[in-house]
Amino acid sequence: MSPKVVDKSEKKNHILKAAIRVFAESGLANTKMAHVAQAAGIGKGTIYEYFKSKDELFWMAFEVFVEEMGVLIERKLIDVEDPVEQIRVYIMAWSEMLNSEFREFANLMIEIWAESMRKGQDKGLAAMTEMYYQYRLQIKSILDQGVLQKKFRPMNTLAVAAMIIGSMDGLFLQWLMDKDLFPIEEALKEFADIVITGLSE
Amino acid sequence: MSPKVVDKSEKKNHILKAAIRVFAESGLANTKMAHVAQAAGIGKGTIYEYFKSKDELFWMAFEVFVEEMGVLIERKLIDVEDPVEQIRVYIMAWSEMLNSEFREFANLMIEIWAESMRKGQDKGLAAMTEMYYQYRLQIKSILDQGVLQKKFRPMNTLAVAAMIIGSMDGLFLQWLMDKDLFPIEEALKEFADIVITGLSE
Amino acid sequence: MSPKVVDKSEKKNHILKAAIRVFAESGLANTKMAHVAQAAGIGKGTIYEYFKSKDELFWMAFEVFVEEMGVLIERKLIDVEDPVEQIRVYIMAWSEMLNSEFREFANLMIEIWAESMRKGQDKGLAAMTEMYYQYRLQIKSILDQGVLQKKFRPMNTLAVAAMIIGSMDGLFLQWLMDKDLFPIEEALKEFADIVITGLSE
Amino acid sequence: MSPKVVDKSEKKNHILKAAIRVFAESGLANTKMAHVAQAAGIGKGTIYEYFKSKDELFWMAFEVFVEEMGVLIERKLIDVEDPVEQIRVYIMAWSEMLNSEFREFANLMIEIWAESMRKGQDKGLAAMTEMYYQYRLQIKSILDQGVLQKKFRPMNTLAVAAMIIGSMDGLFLQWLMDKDLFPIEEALKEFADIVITGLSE
DNA sequence: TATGAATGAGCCTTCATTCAT
DNA sequence: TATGAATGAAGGCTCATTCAT
Repeated sequence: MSPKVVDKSEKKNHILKAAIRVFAESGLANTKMAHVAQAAGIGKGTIYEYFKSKDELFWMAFEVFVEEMGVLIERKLIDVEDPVEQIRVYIMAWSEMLNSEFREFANLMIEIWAESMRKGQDKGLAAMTEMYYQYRLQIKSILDQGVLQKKFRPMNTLAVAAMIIGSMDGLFLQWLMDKDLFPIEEALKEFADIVITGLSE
Repeated sequence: MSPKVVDKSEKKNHILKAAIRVFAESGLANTKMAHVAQAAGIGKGTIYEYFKSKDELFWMAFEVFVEEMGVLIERKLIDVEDPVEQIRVYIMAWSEMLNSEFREFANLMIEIWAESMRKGQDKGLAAMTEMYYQYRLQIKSILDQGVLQKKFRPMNTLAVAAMIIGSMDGLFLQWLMDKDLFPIEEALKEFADIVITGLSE
Repeated sequence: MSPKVVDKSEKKNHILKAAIRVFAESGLANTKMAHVAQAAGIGKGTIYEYFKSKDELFWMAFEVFVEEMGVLIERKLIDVEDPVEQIRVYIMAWSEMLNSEFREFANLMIEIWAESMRKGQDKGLAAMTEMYYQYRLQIKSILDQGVLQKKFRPMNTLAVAAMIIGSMDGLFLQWLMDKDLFPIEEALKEFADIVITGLSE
Repeated sequence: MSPKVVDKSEKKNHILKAAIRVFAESGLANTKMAHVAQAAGIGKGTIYEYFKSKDELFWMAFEVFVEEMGVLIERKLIDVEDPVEQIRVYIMAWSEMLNSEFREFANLMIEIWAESMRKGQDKGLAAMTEMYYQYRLQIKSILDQGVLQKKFRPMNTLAVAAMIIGSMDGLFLQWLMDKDLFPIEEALKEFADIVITGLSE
């Protein structure tokens, strides 16, 4: 009776999921739209019904990625009160990521980094900055709380927040390069210890 | 009778320097050989007199980059004895890089990361792993010394070394994204303090 | 819902026809894909929807050429019984070719010869040898019949078959070089007479 | 005392000899000037001291080839009086070629054929026509003599001459394609028999 | 004269995007 | 709405030719 009803939003999401997988595997420049279409089980042209261009697809994939990461981390923090413990939980949330479906997103993240750094890629840089900005704010607010409670020594909390974020990323990448070198979970635990010790009053 | 004489090694190096600049700016896939040629002030075809392909050029550029970084760091470490101080010097050497001609290499490094992570890119991954392997060993040996001298607490020195390297990279990238957010030198100093405090007996 | 429907086989054939024309005119190395595309009235990229490479296009064009030649000759032989007459018909079938749409194939044949002879061009050589092998067998079987019926003298029928094929080709090429020198049909008639007289008991 | 004296003509010939070898092996379009230079044991640029272009080199190589073939055939004919026997000798001279240093020229001949046929290649066509014109005239004059002496039946001697030339070429090519198929010398003998029988009064 | 380093026009091929169905 | 056939701009690479030495 009614015409075929397709949940546009759902389908869009379906394509994005496929795109994330393919972008993660091949990078932006090396990913072919045909490959994304195949991965999504649809025709090439259909992608363009939902996304204006390859570029838009890429950055929307990125947004989905960031969002899902955010949700995962938020869930972890909800039940924790102590700032010191929150820092530890925050750091350990990354460990969770590595043992989940997020693992495949890792390469996407690197790709996004690379893409973001390119001169003239304001869109990418903005998206990237936006993502880290949020993460940084989260951590900064934890640190501020800790300093207030005299659990952490006074510091440039924004810079330290950036440092923590960056360090986790970098550590993660080290592990990605050679997974047998060290166990990532333990390394993150160690990292958390060092940071907490190093920041404590 | 005698043909035009050219210092092939010198010219090769000249092209590599230009290539590094261009690759850093545009990435591997987005860099055009014509652009590299223009940056080097030579003709397109000339590049192929010195390099078999765009790919070879890219990875040779990487090698030059690693080598020059290594030399710079080595120089810094020569006069320092104390392991604790060596760690600090090592970390600060990165700061030096950022205020030198190496600054332009930063994006190249990200690009190489992205390229290295791609599945099936064994060559890239190998080169990348090799680079970090060396850096890691340097730091590990410093840490081992420090543990031996009871200046650092016992730890998985290899994992911590990887962590330090990764953290520096990550911190650096945070700064690259938004240079106004915090002063990188101070952040590195702070990072060195945290690490040293966190690792101390 | 349903995509544009195209008879892929038909279009492939259309491209092949154009390719034969262009290859015949310019040879393999001198033919530009853009020119083939233009001759077929399509875009450059479209050729690659149907053929993997210029090379594949060339050899498939060859196959079409051989096939069409074979059909034409077969038709001529069907109604003839006498081996002597069959030889004459076979030879004259070439004459037919020259006054038909096949005329344009002539240069393609030369091109294929040249391409086939190249060292290391096994594919070409194989295709070429295969083509002549079939023609040779046809003629050999006619000659064998004739010898059996005591209409031809005993001989190495395979060698003579090769000779007849080769001679026709060669005569044809002589004519191609300078069409005003002699009428090809009469020359072929004369050739047929000489061969038949020369082979008769 | 005197400056280095180089026999320009000699060196030119040296380059031509090398060029013939390389062209024969790879064809015109696939032959690289660098390869010719290497085969001649000289530098790339030096070729241009003696030849204006690749094209000129190719056609001059062709001329040398024709010339040497002519000399070889002339030598054979000198001592023969009978036209019938001259035809046989002429045909058998080809056999000689196949067992001499000329063997490598065979592919060059095919290449020249292909090149000559191309539309708009007037230079090539002219050179080719010129070559065959001479051969044809030689044979025609033998045939005319034979007809005059009532040893051959009346015929269009020019057309038959072209036919003989073409047939030998074609037969030769058949053999080149598959040397094990039949012995070329015997096939040429057989061909001579057929022709002589077919042409006889 | 001899050389080969340098060059850039030219071409095959890829692939994001369009659009007829 | 969904499709994939068609397209042509773009880019890596080759190689005949030039020219400084």
